[in-house]
Amino acid sequence: MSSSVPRPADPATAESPPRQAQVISIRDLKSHCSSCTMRELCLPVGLAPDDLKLLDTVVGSRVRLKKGESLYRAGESFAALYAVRLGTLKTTVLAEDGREQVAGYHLLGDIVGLDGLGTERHGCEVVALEDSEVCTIPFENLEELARRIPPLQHNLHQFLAREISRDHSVMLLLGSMRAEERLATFLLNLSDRYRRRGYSSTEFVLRMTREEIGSYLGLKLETVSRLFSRFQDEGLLKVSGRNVKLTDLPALKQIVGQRG
Amino acid sequence: MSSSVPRPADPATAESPPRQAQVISIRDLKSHCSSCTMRELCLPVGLAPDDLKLLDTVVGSRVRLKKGESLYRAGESFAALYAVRLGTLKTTVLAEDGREQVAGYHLLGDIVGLDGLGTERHGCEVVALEDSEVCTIPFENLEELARRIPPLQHNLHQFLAREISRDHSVMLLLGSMRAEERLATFLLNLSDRYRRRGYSSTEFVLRMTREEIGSYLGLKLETVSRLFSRFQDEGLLKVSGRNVKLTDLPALKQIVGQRG
DNA sequence: GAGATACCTTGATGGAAGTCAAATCTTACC
DNA sequence: GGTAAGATTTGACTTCCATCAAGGTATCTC
Repeated sequence: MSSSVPRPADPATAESPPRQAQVISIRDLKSHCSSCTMRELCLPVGLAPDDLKLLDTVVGSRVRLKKGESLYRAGESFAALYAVRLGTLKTTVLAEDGREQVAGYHLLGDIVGLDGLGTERHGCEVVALEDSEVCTIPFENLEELARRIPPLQHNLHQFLAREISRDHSVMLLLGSMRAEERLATFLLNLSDRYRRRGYSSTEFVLRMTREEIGSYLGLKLETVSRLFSRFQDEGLLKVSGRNVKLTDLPALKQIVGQRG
Repeated sequence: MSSSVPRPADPATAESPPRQAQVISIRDLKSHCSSCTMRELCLPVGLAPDDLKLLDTVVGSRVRLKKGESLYRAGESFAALYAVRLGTLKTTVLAEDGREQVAGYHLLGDIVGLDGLGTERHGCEVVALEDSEVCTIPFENLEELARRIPPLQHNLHQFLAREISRDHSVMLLLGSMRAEERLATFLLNLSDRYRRRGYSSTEFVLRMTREEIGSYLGLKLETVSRLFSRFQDEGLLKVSGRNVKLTDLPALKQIVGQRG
């Protein structure tokens, strides 16, 4: 157990490579929901054009993260939500006793940063799994705007509630599924999310390690690795390192729905 | 095992026992947050007296539930949140394949009904574990009021976010704890919640079966039963059916924090 | 209050996933 | 581009919890 924590420390030789979240404050780079290709997957869903423009005024600077960098850490004070514009991130929950677990993976269009709203202080850490970029949405501004735009208010509430439903699904997975069902569910979930973003639903690159997958699924990395091998032997998929090709979606679905 | 259980059981012989939620619409029985003893644990926390009065106008009828009755079922359309005024309830998540799992237990002051907000349709079932009573809070009214009372809006958001944090803790429990740690965590959590409500933190009656506890903790009922016996043998608690007396809180806490 | 039903306890046994270990492959970094 | 660190695979063995089973206790119903 060396450092499982991605230390912000790195040599920093010639030019200063950012080891901390780099804020882009140049006006030209300011995010605009009204022109964002992700708006149909993000908070603005279904908003009227005029309301969208108002939302533009609320969304703050973009933040770039290099692979391994954290957007925020446990203990930091909560101030904003973040919409993923590019890349992949993970949320890690940290218990007092040092135990930690991946609580979720975030693709573009997803919103992160909710943990912390409850206590004004983040209880999780969010880390980029590849070079990523997020839009900052200062929460006070969002609340203020939500008071003026009922549909936005409702979107926000629905978003929070869907997060809860999603967590319930994970609890069901962790509490009642066998290892193979868990991994199949995980892969099908990723598949579906890529599909809805216009990417291939059958061929993609895993941005997380076997250990991170295991952490999310309540399994050990060896178990995850063995399952990938077994699924491949059974013709369900082809795997080569982080590259995955799902070759039999129906069979994967059948694994999930096996026992009631 | 003498039954010293103070059953809430009341005969209810003569009048027809309702098996569906009974709505009390008599005006005199209307709930009033401003005079409710639970307001410091519930949504109104910290609201100004005038705002509390406004909240009174939003809270609708009370609903009485007999043990075993459901407040709502999966598939029903979502319209309101419910504040527990009396009794204990459980939320059960239902998967498409018939699998189900207890997602939470609710004591007085707790708010239930969030599932369904995301999709406008409930994805869970809420059932009374003993005779209970809840206040109905029509969600549209609450949203409307939240737009006018920023502190209430913020309370609502915090409440939703805390629900998410709570779920993260359960995910951590299900994903990384051993059986004994799970049960100890469960008992300590109950203990703490009773304490904050002014009840004994060391002696209480479990309102759920071993199977329901197991469902919540991702364990089988036999395992839960064996653990109770073992904890008793080890002097951590005394158990007789549903009556529990925690006799060594520090030791229970130590079980939880064992490995990092 | 008797019988039926649901709930709880305890034992014996098996299996799924964890642990430990070592070899191979990949990636990151000077 | 070479080397070190990290990630992945696979095997052998162990452990914890599930499963099956049976008897006991509490609770509900008529």
